Amino acid sequence: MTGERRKFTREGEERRREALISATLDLVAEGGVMAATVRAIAARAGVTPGLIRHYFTGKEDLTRAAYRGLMDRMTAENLDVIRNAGADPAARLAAFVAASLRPPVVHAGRLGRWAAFIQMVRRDPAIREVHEATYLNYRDQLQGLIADLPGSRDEGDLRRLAIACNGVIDGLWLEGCALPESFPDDELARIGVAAVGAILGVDLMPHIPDPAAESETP
Amino acid sequence: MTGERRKFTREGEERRREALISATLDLVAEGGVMAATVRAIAARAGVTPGLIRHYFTGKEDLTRAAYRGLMDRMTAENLDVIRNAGADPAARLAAFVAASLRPPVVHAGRLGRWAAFIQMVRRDPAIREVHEATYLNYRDQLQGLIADLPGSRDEGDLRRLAIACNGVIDGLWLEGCALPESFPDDELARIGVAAVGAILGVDLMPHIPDPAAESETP
DNA sequence: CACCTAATTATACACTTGCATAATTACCTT
DNA sequence: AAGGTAATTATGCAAGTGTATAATTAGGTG
Repeated sequence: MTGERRKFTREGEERRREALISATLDLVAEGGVMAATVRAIAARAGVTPGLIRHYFTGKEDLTRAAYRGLMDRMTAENLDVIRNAGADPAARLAAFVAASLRPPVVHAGRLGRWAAFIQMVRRDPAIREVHEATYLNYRDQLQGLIADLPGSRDEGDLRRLAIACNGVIDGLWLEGCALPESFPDDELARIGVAAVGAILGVDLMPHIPDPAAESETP
Repeated sequence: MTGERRKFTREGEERRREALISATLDLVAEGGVMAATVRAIAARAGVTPGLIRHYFTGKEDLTRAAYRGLMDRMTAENLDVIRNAGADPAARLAAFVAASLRPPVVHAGRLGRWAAFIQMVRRDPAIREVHEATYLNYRDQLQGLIADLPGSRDEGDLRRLAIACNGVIDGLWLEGCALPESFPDDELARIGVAAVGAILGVDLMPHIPDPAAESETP
């Protein structure tokens, strides 16, 4: 029973990269940066650690790629929500807000992942750029939805309103992820939609979509 | 020139504990959990690593103590803000909101520290308890200020309004810490006070305090 | 089928981490 | 001033980290 070398199959480059990235994101979500060691990542991806350095310059490179992939996926999901919403501006906005304040977006693992990456944002300029771009994109989406509402607002007001609404959403998302059992039913979404409506001077509550509609990956 | 043993003085237990805790908090704020190694902490506290295990069971114990200390300090600061505010309910609320959305509370290092500790909150039940207590205390303070406003609101509404306002504050705090240069002057506080006022149906803007008032430690 | 290339694994290394233990020495007591 | 005690330092260690490099072998090509 001496050393038996492990059998393997040659997968496509893209699949291996994605497997490694996905493993990284999962591990970070579960146990923070601490848990995402090269060995753990490789094991989760069904591979040996050496392969990481075959597809990436090093661990830092992999982490960067993972963050970029995550951000791309998130903005794509947001776009999907807007696309699948109806035509009425108020309903579209309500759907956008509600989607950000319900599972699977509200999810303890997502908060952990977000918290873990925030550290990198400060140190790594490349990451910081991705972060800012994603954040501003989200805010712009929101600002667009607000601009489509009936009534006219000047550009400066529009920006400030978008910042405020974005704040409510982010803050409530945070609280929902950190203390999930504190907000039964769909309370978080209802509070968020009501608050955004109040800030904008529009009653959005009649337009809040049914909770049991869509679902995405955690 | 052989090994010269380092000179030292015997400080009080309380001072040493505080020095170690303070060093831990600073390092976590600067470089995340990663940077807060026993050696770095000891060096920052002007001490050798072994002392950590003399005053604490281990690194985890020190980290827990640091988190508890931080949370205590934060709630104390919040209480100070309320104490130093005037008598008018609207002005008190405006002061409370504004204080949370200005330096030194809005500070990149604080976000990093918060993010670093959030991970622990999920894994360590003791830490989680402290976290929830602090969070609920903050929200209760807020709810009390809201309840003091003119007009009557039932208990359920009060709770929901406090959650929403807390969300705005948290979310804007987050954005302000992450992208400091995006909000010149006192814009963040102004947006926050306006949004909270809108949610509550009260115009708080006339009561927003002058930015150049107080200052605290980062 | 043999061969060649590159995807994959295996091994080794230098470094860091937290912790345990032993050796010192500053300061209090008498 | 002497002595004792506990606060503090010094040293060592096992485990885990990322990375470099060499050894294999899967799978396409002639």
